Amino acid sequence: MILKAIVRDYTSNGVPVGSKALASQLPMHVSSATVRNEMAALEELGLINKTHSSSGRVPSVKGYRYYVDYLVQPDPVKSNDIDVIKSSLDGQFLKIDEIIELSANILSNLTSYTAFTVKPELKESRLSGFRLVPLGKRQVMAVLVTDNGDVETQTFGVPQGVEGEQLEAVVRLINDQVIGQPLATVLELLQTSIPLQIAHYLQSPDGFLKIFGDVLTKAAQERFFVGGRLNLLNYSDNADVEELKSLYTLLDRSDDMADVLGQTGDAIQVQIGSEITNKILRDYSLITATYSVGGHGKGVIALLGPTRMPYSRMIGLVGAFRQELAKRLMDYYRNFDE
Amino acid sequence: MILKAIVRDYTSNGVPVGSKALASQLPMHVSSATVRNEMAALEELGLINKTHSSSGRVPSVKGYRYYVDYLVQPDPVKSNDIDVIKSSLDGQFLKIDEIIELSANILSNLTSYTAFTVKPELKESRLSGFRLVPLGKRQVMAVLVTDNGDVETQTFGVPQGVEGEQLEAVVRLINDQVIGQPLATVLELLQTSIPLQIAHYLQSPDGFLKIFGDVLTKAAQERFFVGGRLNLLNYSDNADVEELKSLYTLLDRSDDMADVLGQTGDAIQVQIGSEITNKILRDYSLITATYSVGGHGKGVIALLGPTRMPYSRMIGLVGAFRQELAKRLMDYYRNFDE
DNA sequence: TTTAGCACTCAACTTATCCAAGTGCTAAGA
DNA sequence: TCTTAGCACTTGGATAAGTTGAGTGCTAAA
Repeated sequence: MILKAIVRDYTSNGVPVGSKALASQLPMHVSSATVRNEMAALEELGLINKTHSSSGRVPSVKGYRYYVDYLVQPDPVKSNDIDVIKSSLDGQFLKIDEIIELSANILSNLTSYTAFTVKPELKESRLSGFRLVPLGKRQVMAVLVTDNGDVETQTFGVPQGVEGEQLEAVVRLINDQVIGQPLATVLELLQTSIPLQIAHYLQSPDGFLKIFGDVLTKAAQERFFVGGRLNLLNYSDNADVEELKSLYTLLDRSDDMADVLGQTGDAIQVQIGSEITNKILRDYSLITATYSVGGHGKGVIALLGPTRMPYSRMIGLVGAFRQELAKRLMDYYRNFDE
Repeated sequence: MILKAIVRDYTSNGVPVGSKALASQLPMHVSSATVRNEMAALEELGLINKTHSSSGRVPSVKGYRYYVDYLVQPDPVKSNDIDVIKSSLDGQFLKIDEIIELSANILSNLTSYTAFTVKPELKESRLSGFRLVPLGKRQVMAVLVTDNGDVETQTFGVPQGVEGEQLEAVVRLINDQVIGQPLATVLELLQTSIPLQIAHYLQSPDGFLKIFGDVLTKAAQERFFVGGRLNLLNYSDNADVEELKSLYTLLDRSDDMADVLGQTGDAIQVQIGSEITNKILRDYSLITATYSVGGHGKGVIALLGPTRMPYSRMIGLVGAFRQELAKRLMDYYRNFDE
């Protein structure tokens, strides 16, 4: 298929591909004139474009789309790459956040693009403990633990006039009421019943509620990691400074990125150029995939690169990576549950 | 003085300055020919350069040096800027790390350059508490508190066969031995006497020592913050991608940056272009200053920008900022000590 | 010591020219 | 009907040549 050859050539060379060069690359023997005719047809269909009236052809978004949907087959991952993944991921005994952060880095190194990893959904995880640890004179640390081992802390000063016993009582109350509940539920309760009950023990419960709410929100937040930010400088060749800035700003806004990465089904999904809803990314492509960790929810891994990325290799890599990551995390949790 | 006028003109316009334009700007009435003669003299001294044989003049590093050392006087800070500083810095009750991080951001916003803040030296702070907080089945959080209110935590899994009482005993031991000692001393003890003593209580003390060491190191580490990373893209006009990458990499390597920022005396110090020891920064200028927080040590603030930055304004700003920051932190600690 | 005048230099911009790669189209061949 | 050789045409990009303007150094007069 001609389109396939065009995409492959263009993604690997980055130069508009002409009929003559293409003819020599095709498996069967055809003349450049034949290729030209075919190309004219593909252009008619809107699958390829010319950059100017006498230039070679470049795949359009629609062309990439067709290629990705019907033509591409994932490259088998090079055994070398597999080694890199495996060896980077084991070694020291890592905590879950570290595994996930590390994953973003490995994936970005392997691809020279920018990689994202999102931790398995935490909204579904349950509160398994909340306590206050006195640190000094009037300083206290709030510690929240979830049932999949996440720990969130925050220190704060205790205002004059609040006694240790009062706080103790409140913590006991909280634990009695909400241990074992999903974080989302607890967040709701925090708006409704909890304040009333606390009012029995504390004169001004606002401060305490804020702390508890803060820690809870932090724990419930989807945490996502970015690897290979700097690679952006390589593959966004002709972006001006302002564009780059808004791109980088976007990468740091976790809620916006959640939107971008959120619409992911179970299969590996490829969004190309203008297909991406976020305008800032309209010149790039995004490969997203979920990985599921048994009963512990699903996370997302994603890869951002230029529209002219070698899709076959990238899709292969993302596929292999999500498997490996899922496996590691399953192991991790198995270990932890036991 | 002509040099002063040249520097001022060049830093504000970025274009080599010619004799005619300069003559019209000077306070006294002189002809361009006179200015040309003066310029030739300055060039003889190596204070200014031509970019090509018939271009206007540009200050050399030596020229900037002279300007900064003898000619510049700090601009009084615009009342507007002062407002920005003050209003950004108060508001919510912030923790010390947040104040310092925020400072880097404010300073970078104000200047459109890249700002650094280093927390007052922690090596001198003392250990005021270490404890282990059980979180779940076999998960424990190590908490370390210093006498100026810093808290450092780390969670870890307890291996099978180690009992709670044993750990309790060890923690009690640690607290008896090292509470009140400077962190640096504790780090030394960790190499010498502590392991022997712990051996009484734990069969394999290595794991525990590692945890304690980790937390301790984290707490003793100079923490520094960077604000306005992205501004780098604006003012490093003609740097290629590779240079930018190594710059950004440098910004994230806290030990390298410690070197760069470390050699700072009490006065506001300006390092220009090739004067900076780190090669990567040879096309930039760095303004550094310490701020001292009474008995709580000294921190550093710094500003990285192009060699052709408007030094008078920047020096003024850094000066004002360090005062304000010192004041805030004094307040903070006063509050905390009480 | 300052300044007017003048010849000279050079980067940056504009035009002109050429070239290679590529296209569309036509007409002949399988 | 599909393929292909041939050919005129288009176009971006690279190179060369001309133009301009800001700026310089130097000389000689005030």
